[in-house]
Amino acid sequence: MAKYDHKKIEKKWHDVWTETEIYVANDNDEREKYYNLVMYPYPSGDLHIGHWYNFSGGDFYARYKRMNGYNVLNPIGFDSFGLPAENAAIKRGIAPKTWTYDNIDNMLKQLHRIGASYDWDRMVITSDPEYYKWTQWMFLELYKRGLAYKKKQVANWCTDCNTVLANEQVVDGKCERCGNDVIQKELDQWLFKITDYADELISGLDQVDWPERTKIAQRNWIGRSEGAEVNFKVDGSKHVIKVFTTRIDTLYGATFMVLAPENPLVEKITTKEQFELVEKYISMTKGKTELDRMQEKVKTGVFTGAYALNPINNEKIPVWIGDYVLMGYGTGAIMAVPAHDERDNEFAKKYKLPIIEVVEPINNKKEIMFTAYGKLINSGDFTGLTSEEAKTKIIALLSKEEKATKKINYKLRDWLISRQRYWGSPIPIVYCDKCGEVPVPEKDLPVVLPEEVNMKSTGESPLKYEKDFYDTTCPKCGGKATRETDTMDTFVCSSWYYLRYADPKNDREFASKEKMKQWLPVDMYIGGAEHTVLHLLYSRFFTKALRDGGYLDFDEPFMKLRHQGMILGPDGLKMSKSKGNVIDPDIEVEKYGADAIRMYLSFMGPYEQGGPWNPNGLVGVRRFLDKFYEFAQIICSASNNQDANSIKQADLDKIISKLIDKVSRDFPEMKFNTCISGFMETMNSLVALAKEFPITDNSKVWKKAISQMLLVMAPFAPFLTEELWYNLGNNGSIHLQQWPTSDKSLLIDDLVTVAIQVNGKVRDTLLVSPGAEEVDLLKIAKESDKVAKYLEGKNILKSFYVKSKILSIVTD
RNA sequence: GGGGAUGUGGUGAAACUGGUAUACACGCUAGUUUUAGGAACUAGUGCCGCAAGGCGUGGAGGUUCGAUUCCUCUCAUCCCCACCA
Repeated sequence: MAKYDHKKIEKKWHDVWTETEIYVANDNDEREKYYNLVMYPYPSGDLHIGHWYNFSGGDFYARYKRMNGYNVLNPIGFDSFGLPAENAAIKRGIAPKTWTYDNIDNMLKQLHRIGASYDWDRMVITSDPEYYKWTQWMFLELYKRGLAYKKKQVANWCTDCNTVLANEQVVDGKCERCGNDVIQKELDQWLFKITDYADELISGLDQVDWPERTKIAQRNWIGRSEGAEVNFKVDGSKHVIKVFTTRIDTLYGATFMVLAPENPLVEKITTKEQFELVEKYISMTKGKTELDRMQEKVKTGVFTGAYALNPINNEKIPVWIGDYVLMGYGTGAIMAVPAHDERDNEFAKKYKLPIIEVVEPINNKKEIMFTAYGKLINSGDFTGLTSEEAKTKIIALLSKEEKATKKINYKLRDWLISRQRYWGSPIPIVYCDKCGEVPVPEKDLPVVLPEEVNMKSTGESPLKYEKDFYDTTCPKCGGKATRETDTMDTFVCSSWYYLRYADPKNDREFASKEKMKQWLPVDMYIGGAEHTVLHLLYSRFFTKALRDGGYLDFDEPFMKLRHQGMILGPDGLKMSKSKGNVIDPDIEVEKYGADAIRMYLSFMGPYEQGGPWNPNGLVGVRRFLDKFYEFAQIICSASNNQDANSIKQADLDKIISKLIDKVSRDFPEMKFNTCISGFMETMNSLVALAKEFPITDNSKVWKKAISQMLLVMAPFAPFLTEELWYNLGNNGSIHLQQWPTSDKSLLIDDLVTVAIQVNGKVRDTLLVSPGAEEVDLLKIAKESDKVAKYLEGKNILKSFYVKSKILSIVTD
């Protein structure tokens, strides 16, 4: 009997499937569509085991849906713009394009090796001009509608890499790549107005089936808070300081104000006497690195010399500046209420500013720092009101005098998309001396990224030094003009790629409405949780913006979302080259086969949990496959001439029916691990049954049974099951078959085990028919020695019977 | 500081709406077969106890005939955000 030779089998079917393209998603198909998507990879060079985990889970699901009669779209592509390509180019002298496309070739081979069932014809590569043409089109569309704008703004700047960094690339105040200091630098930047959609980005979450923690994280990131904007007049000047507060009920306790050092009002209101001190403080805060700011928990500030008038009582209060007030949130100024805010309290104590208590706890329990809602004191006419009542009344009063308005604030900032980098999509904007900022007309797209570029690190985009690119003519007046040289953040590319899969070869639109109607929105999206507040938020913004442009007729791009867990090294730590705990999937495939890895990854634990890679666990799964293969081969080679006529046949059918039932229930919940344990249990039962119900004498029923088992194993082990499926004499690929249904009548056992409890403790178990009545059971139970000894001399007070499960007896 | 997740054997983990805790696998122990390459097979394996029995799902309470599951408090570990007014 031939042993399980994964190399031979996987090579064979890999070739067959590539040739016949069995996973093509048909645009014209009557069956219900199912759009199954995994987050496309960055072509870093090699597929690592985390990719495998992500993609195999997505692939299980696609195969399951396909077998359940859906017209499945299961595409793949590459997020191929980005900095690593540029770094490789600088380090090794390879052009970013060459490096990227070589990596894509390699990763495509690896994806085939996984046994992934993609529709390869729909591949999308974001660095292809046919793709980024439409990324640029998206930019223009947002630009037209005022959702893309340019602004001078402070950004993270790496002092070593000479480039701007996204917030997510700053780790603990340092550059994620080189580990050097990050400072704040003011630059002219392009931004997308994601804040316009802040409210809908919150409410839309109610429509989608996403992990609750992901929804919560997005809500927190958007950070909606309701409050009021209050105007404080600067004493003896025309200037007004606006502040945002959620606690207008504490207005009587505002004893000073603090402005952010960058607040433009600072230079206007600072007095002559204080000027020098203020200057000094501002230059000091500017020089601070991100790390300084994070470590420094002590609050600092200086007095501007100016005073403001509290609009509620005309009290004169001093105006300070301090860098604990952020320019980017609210109005860049606060009213400080040191009695009821910890930060203000710390500041007041340090600089000996007055502290006035204006709220006390309702239960009158004195607390050192009371920051919660309570009852007002020392608050003029409002004394005695609760915080909630006071809020409404104070706003009502001040609104009348135009001193305050209701206001909602968000933590969410507009999305900064400019990058001073080469390997990205050019921003389709031209600067003309006469006409100013001019968008490139749609007919001139794409603005092609030049290929031969000198990649030096100067702090400006290398494109600035490419004369052929940089110098151009103005599309409006035809005069001399220059191009925008910054490129777009790669997250722009990935904010709409899922739309392109519906119609990847369209050269007239980013995708036709017809095809998007056919496929979108995405029904199932699988990917890492690390994209929670980035890609997953940006994509939602794009979808809503395109919908408002009349291009889409749905509100949310991803109806169902699941995160795969993270695979750690065998030592339980995050895999990294420096720790030497990286698992190379290629080596494992060579040794154990793709099917074994797919199965092991599903067996190791709940899919959303992940965990450490355990080489022994993989061996265990491989052992199962070896045994299963040999067992199935015996069935395959049994001569096909006998017919069963035995009660044992019912046992066989029952085992298979129970498996189908289990897998069909666990699969939709992505409980892949229990599916695999189900296969193992089933095989153990089958091996035992074969001893009483010989395969050779009953080959027909055995062949039917094992074929059914293969069907439910097919999504996990596509190569092995395909091989055995044909060996059993079946026709057509197993992966295009219908998912089997279980025979419900076989799921009911003739006899069930009922546990007998006395006072909550199990004392015996009885094998009875499922129809048995409580009285009968009670009678049998009393006759059991194991039970009787606990009933001796006692009266039975009550008993409970849960059908086929438990009989609980309570005595005195 | 805020938010989230997770605690079950030596290990990864099961347990349907509260109903026999530890399925499945790894590891380990003993035995068989003298077995070349990551062995196979059989038996055993939560803890204490010779046994009967008792104790066991991070800890302490509670609800219940019955709690890994529900409630209250608490401890530990991990992740994310973080001076957000």
